[in-house]
Amino acid sequence: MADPAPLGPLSVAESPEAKFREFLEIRGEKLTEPRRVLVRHIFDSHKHFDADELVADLRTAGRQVSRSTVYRTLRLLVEANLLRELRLTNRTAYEHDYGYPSHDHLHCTECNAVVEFRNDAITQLRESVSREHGFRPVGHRFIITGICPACTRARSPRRRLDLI
Amino acid sequence: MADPAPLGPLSVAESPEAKFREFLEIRGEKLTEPRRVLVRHIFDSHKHFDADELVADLRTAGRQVSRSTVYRTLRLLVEANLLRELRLTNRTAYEHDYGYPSHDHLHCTECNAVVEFRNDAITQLRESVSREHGFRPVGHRFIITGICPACTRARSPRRRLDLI
DNA sequence: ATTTTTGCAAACCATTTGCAGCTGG
DNA sequence: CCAGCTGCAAATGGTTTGCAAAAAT
Repeated sequence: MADPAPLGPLSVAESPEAKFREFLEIRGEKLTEPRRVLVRHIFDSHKHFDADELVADLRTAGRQVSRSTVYRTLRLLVEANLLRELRLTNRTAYEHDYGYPSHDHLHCTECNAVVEFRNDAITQLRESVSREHGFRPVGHRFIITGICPACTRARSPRRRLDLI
Repeated sequence: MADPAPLGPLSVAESPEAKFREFLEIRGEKLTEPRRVLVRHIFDSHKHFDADELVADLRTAGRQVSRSTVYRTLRLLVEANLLRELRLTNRTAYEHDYGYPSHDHLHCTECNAVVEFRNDAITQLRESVSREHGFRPVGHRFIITGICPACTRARSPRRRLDLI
C-alpha cells in the first residue's frame, strides 16, 4: 500500500525549451527571458501546479515574472502541447504533456491529492468508443474520484489489531 | 453515422423533487417555491446546461428565479447527488446524476458538443486500478476529447463522391 | 415567532486585456 | 529598427456573499 513508483520521464529528442522555441519560431514569436525562465522552471520538476503556485514558486526562487506573463506563457505552453490543462477545481491545474508517458489520474476528494497511473486498456477503449460514434479521438481524460489510502485510514477509527 | 439513440431514463423510486425534499428535510432546510421550480425545470429535460442557460431558460418560460438562487440551488442539487458537475470549459456545466444511467462523455473541442455513451468495461477498470492503489473509488469521469463527425466533415474538403 | 430563503447589489477571485515602455532578433 | 513582449493596473466574467425584506414551518 506504499506509494507506487512514480512514472519515469521519457527520454525525448529535444528539451522542452527547444521544443518551445521551435513552436514560437514557426509562429514568428520570441523566446524571451521570462518565457525561458518559465519553461525551465516548470520542467525542472514534475508536479501538478496552478498559476498561483507558479508565481509564488518563482518569487521564492528569486525569478520573478509577472502574473500576466505567467498566464500568457501557460497558454502558449498548452498550445505548444508541452502542458496539459487539468480542471479539477475552480483553478486550472497544469501538468507536463511532453517527455512524460501518458497517464490518468486518481483524485482524492478528501485531501485533493492527485495520483497518476498508467493503464493501456484505456487507450483501446477510447479507440473503440470513438469509432462507434464516428469521433476522431484526440485525447482523453480518465479521472477516478475517491478516497486515498491515507484519508481512508484517517477516517475509519483505528482498529485494535493495528496496535499489536 | 446518425446520432446514436440517447440513453433512456431509468425508472426511479422517487421523483427528483421528492429526493430533494428528503435531502433538505434531513438538514432542516426548506423546499421553497423557487427550489421546486428549479428542480422540476431541470429534470423536465435531460441535457447538459450551465447556470446562465438555466437562468435564461427560466426567464423565457416565465418562471423567473434570481441568479443567486439558481447558483445556490445548483450547489444544493449537487450536494444532494441529484446533479453532477462537469468542468469542460470555464463555466461549470451540470448534468443529471439521478434517474439516469451512469455514462461517460465524448467532447468535441471544435463545436463544444457533448455526447454521452455507456461502456461497462470502464467501471471494471476503475475497480481494478483503485484496488492497485489502495483507493476507495467513489466515482469516475472518462472524457474522450476529439472531433465529432459533423466537424470532421466540415473540416475536410467535401469529396466528389458525396455529390453523386 | 423564529429561522431560512430570496433578490438585489456589491464583493470576490481567477483570468484576461489595454497600454506605454522595453527587448529580442 | 520594429514586431513582439513585459508589467502594471484596470477590466472581465463566472460565481459568491451581505443584507434587508419575504416566506416557510
